[in-house]
Formats: sequence, structure tokens, C-alpha cells
Amino acid sequence: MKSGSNLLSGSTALLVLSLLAPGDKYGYEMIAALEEKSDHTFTLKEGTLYPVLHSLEKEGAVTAYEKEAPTGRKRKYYRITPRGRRLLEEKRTEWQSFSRLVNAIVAEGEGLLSPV
Amino acid sequence: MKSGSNLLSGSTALLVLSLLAPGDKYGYEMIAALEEKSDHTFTLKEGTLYPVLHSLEKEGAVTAYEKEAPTGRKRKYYRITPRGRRLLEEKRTEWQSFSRLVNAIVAEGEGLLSPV
DNA sequence: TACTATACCTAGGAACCCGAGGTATCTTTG
DNA sequence: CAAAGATACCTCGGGTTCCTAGGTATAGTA
Repeated sequence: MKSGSNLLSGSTALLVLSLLAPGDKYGYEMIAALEEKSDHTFTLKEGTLYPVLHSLEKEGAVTAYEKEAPTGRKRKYYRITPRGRRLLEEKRTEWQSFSRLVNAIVAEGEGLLSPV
Repeated sequence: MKSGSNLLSGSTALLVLSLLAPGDKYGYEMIAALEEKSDHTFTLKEGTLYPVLHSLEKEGAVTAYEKEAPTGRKRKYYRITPRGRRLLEEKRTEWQSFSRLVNAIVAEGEGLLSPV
């Protein structure tokens, strides 16, 4: 029934684009990066990431290219495009005002377990 | 096709519970509160709110009662239950760690339009 | 040689959000 | 008074989004 924690919700694209902003990355790398950054609290699922990557590519927000890893295995790297940066900027401001709102609302309902 | 901004995503229940923490409220009131708090940037839709309210009620996180407004029109007020407060606490910490993560990732990809 | 880790992919269902429509009551206004 | 508008509630249907669960393939390791 319940799905537990689905907080990502709309923000997966924002996360992906942010991760790509400093430099090209491949899928597994992004998953590992988020896993680590969150102290294993949060895991971006493969079934979530890959479709998002593909749709970002279709939108022209990222481009993909294959590259051989030093290990010999081939990886699919993604690079953010100028259009992707514009999208990132939009999503960033959206996120900021939304998260500010949520934080404000949440703060108001805080510490009311033992009322004033 | 595209749905524009769906940032709320999982956080509607968090918002509702937070709004109810300081005191009982009715649906329209919550919508107006969010509308105002966000400077009309964000609107919680009726088609979103009412179903959420009903499912929170089914979960036992809130209870509902009808009350006549001074105007004579009847309103349906919602009150958060102890169980609802526990749920709020959970969702709050979830939200906090998630938003911290997003902010951290987003910050790293910032100001890279003209690189260092 | 088998297993594990790396690395990619997709189909289908569950959950979520909302547009659009509906009902009813109260207030305002011509 | 009748019509219109604001208040206040509701639900159906469909589009998104997420993830479970499965699959493929290769490299390293036991």
C-alpha cells in the first residue's frame, strides 16, 4: 500500500542535472555519489535513474557517449548541454522556493508536542 | 505530456500535517494559507488536498468534525491525532535529510556556467 | 568455473497529482 | 428576487513519476 518515502518526486531531474553540471558522469557513478553523499540514507534506484536519463536525452538536456573504462568495461557517460543548464537553472529556482516554503510551514508546526 | 513542476510529490502529507500541528483547520483554509505563504507561487489543488485528507483520516493520522462557521456555512475541520504527530515527526526528519542532500548536490553544480 | 561486482536496460504496476466536473450554501448586486 | 460570485466540499479519470523485478553482458576473484 504505502510506499514509504517518496520524497524525490519531481526532483530527480534536478539531482541528475546538478550532478552533471561539474562534469560528465555515468549512471552507476551518479547512484554511488548520491548513496555516499547521503550516508546511505537515500538510494537513487536504477529503475528511476535510467528512464530519467533517457528522457533528458530526448529533451536535449544531456548527450550521451560511450567510453571504455580503464578496466576495459564500457560505460555510458552523460554530458549536460546548454539547454540542460537552462533547465537546471529553472529547476533550481523552483526547488529553492518550494523548499523554503516547506521549511517555513514545517517550522511553524514544530515543538508543539508540549505546547507553549 | 510534461507536467511542469511537480515538486510537491511526496510532501503533501507533510505539509498538511504541519499545517494542522498548531491547530485544527479546514480544507479551504489550508489551501489559502499555502497560497498566501508562498506569495501565490504555489497552489495546493483541491483535487490533491481532499484525497490526501481522506487518506490521512483512514490512516488515523487526523480526525474530522463538522462545525458551523459564524457565517452559517458548515465546514469540515481536521485535527491531528497523536499518531499523526508521530507520522509528522517521521516525515519531518525524512524531509530534512532529503532537502539537505538536494541542497548539497545542487550547491556543487552551482556557478559553473563560467568555470573556475 | 562459478560467483560477485560492475554496468546497462525495460515492462508493468503502484502511488501521486491535478484538471475538470459536480453539489450546496451564503453574499452581493442589479 | 434572480443571477452571479465566493465559499466549501467532493470524485473520476488520466497523465507522471517511481520502483520492483526481471533481464543482458563483461570483468575480476575465489
